[in-house]
Amino acid sequence: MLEFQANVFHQERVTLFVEVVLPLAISKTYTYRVPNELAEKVAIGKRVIVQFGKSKIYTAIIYETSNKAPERYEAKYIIDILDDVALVTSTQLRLWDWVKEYYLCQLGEVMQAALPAALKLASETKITAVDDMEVDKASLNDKEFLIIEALEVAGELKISDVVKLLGQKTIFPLLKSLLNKGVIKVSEELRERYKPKKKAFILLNSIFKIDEEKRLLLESLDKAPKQQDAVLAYLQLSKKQSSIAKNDLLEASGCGQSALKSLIDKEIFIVEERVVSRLYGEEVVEETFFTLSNAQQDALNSINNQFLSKDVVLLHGVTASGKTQLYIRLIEETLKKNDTILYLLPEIALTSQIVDRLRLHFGTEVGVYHSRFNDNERAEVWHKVLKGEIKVILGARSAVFLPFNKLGLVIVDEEHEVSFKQFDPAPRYHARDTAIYLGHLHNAKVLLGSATPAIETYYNAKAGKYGFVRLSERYGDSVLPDVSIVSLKDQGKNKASQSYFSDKLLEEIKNAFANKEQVILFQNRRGYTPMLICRTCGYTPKCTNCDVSLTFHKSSGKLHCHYCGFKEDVINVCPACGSTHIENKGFGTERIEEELSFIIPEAKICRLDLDSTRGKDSFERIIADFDEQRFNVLVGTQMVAKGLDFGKVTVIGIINADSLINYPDFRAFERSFSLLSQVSGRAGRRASVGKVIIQAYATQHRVLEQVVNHDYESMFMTEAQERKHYAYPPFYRLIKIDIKHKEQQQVHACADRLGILLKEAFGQRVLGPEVPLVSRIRNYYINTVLLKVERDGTSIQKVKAALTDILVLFETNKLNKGAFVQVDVDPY
DNA sequence: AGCACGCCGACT
DNA sequence: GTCGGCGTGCTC
Repeated sequence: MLEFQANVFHQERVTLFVEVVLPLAISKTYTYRVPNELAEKVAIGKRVIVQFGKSKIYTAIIYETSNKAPERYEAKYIIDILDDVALVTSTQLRLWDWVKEYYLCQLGEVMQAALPAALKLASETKITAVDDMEVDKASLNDKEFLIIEALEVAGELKISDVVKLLGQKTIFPLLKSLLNKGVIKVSEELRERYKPKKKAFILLNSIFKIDEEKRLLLESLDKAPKQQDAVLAYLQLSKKQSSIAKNDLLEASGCGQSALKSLIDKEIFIVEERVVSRLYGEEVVEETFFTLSNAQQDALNSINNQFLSKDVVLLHGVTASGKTQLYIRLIEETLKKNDTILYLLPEIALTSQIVDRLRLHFGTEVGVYHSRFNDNERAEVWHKVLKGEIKVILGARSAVFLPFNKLGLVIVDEEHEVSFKQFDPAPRYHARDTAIYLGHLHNAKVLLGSATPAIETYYNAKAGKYGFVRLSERYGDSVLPDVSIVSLKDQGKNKASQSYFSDKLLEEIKNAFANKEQVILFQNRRGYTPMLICRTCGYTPKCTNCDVSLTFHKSSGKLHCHYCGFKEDVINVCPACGSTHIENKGFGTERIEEELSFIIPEAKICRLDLDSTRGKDSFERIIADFDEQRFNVLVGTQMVAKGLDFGKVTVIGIINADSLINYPDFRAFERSFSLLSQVSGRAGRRASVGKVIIQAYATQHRVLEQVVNHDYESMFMTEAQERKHYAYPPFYRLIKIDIKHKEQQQVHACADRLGILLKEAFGQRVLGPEVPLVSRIRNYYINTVLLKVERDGTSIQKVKAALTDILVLFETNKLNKGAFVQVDVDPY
């Protein structure tokens, strides 16, 4: 009977509920009730505003809808629906799900990574004074009085303002008391952070249409020469362009704001605020044409052929083989089908060089998306991709999360690049692998390109999982550089002061300099010296927050921690023993730069590393300056290796290859080979033969030999053998689990407890826990457990599910309080 | 991620 | 004795 009544009631008006994703690291979605007046607007993928917890307001994404009210609690109402059209497509939500499952993270974390910040609303608690202030001010204490006074002046205050005003952190009880006394109101104010960019344009009043009228106007301004100039400049400019920006006019006329203002006041000029795109500086340049070489044409045909049977194809093309031209052809073909193209590049390779090249061919259909863009620009690209206004997206890692409609082709260039893997924060996703899944969701083809493919990728291609195309010929006349190894052992013994440059390298640098050719020097360490050491007692300055020695940066005169950013004044006297014998141990890019400037004082040297590229456009500027030959030598970290195309570089020097090879990681050899090959590939890209000098102590090392012979295949074979033997990818999957704690004792205890749980479930697959190379970062002690999961038989899904359960178990154990765990699937 | 509720030390 | 510090737990 009761049930029957309930049914009738529901038939009359079905209350709608929505499951929403909140941008927080929470494992659940949350259920909200939809007010009837908003029911019509509900759709999956739209943004809603919801209150979560006592006072916080968030932008959430509708993940699911339902008609059933939750049983255990009363759902809150959603406050509003922000979008008329879904901002996130259902395909994207499926991708989010996959990322969450595969990389063992929370949906909210994926949402955070995927949505540009400008599309999330920021909630800011504000307090305002109650209008009818008939408050008995005597009832207020000093602090309360201070707040009220400030409110009378400012009108409204943010929580942070009040904190500043009173100089204390805990202000909530105070605000509560004021609220109770009825003196203030608290409101959550939301603001949309995305603001279209506006620019002021100047128009001549339409009453001055014909030449005669314009002439009279100019005459009338005889007594105001500046204004006359402005009008003249306007008339000049209007011959060439249809619209004239205020700033352009100011510049062209040479007159000031005041002259312009008078003209505007007189209504001779009219100002118009227009919304302009942030994305395109200028109009498009005309198209250029090129023809593919025979080798390129063969490769292109082969790629298209393989795409008939395979979804993913690896293009293994040596450096400077003209892969980009192939990409351009493939993009053209895909555009003809009216499909969208995603072109992924490592952040660092996304220079204006490559952007310009694509713009040249595809004009305004090209959108660029990477972290050097500000939020508003990213939001703009998002909207344009959603509406299908951009057909070619050139982007870094996070571009895989854009709202593609009809994706036809994904290109992952420099596929082996480590930076495609996000490390911190979660989701710790690999853009290449995510792109492959994205391609799968869209039935799109995926092309992976590299001169030195990742072992995993090459293995997959060899195993027939991916298609495989090789392009082994360099484009045009350029030939592979001549690589030679120089021993550092014989160097410096007979010299008073040890130099970082072997005689051979110095000779080549000097030759290049004399011939007006350029040189790139590679040293994988920034700063001046990575370590100071007291010759008397062996003391080494260390970071107070991390377990690493501090690097001396001469440019700042300080010791830096490269893990947490800690800085300290450089020491001249040992704080441990008082000795003044402080030795600089090792050398970074700064020191190489300085040393070389002593040897060849007339050479102009620039440096490209994290430190020299801090400023907004400094990266682009250094690249451009070097390209335009304002410098002879470029000294840099691995930044110099990435896809930069300099015509005049003939000599490349690797200052010390041992530091790469000896890095304690199972990928060290693979990475060394890639890096050394990539850096070498910068030499002699146009016509002339480049020379590459690799300096090392372990000159006999097989990796160096493979680099000299440009023998990727051999590197792959030896590496694959090792990996198989020691149970590493591609034969096994890795899951790295970090346990962190502020107390050293605790981290071990907690890690041991987790280790036991894991071993119970996974037995031999568990390695550790062990203390990593850097045992403490930002005051957290770290222990690491590695999970090796075989690729056959046991499904990785089962392992991940079991792991998730174990982590819940671990976290709910009171003994493990204060510890937190980070999971990294497929660590890099 | 916040923010509230709950338990211990520095003060009136 | 209280005020106020921060340490865990929940948020639809």
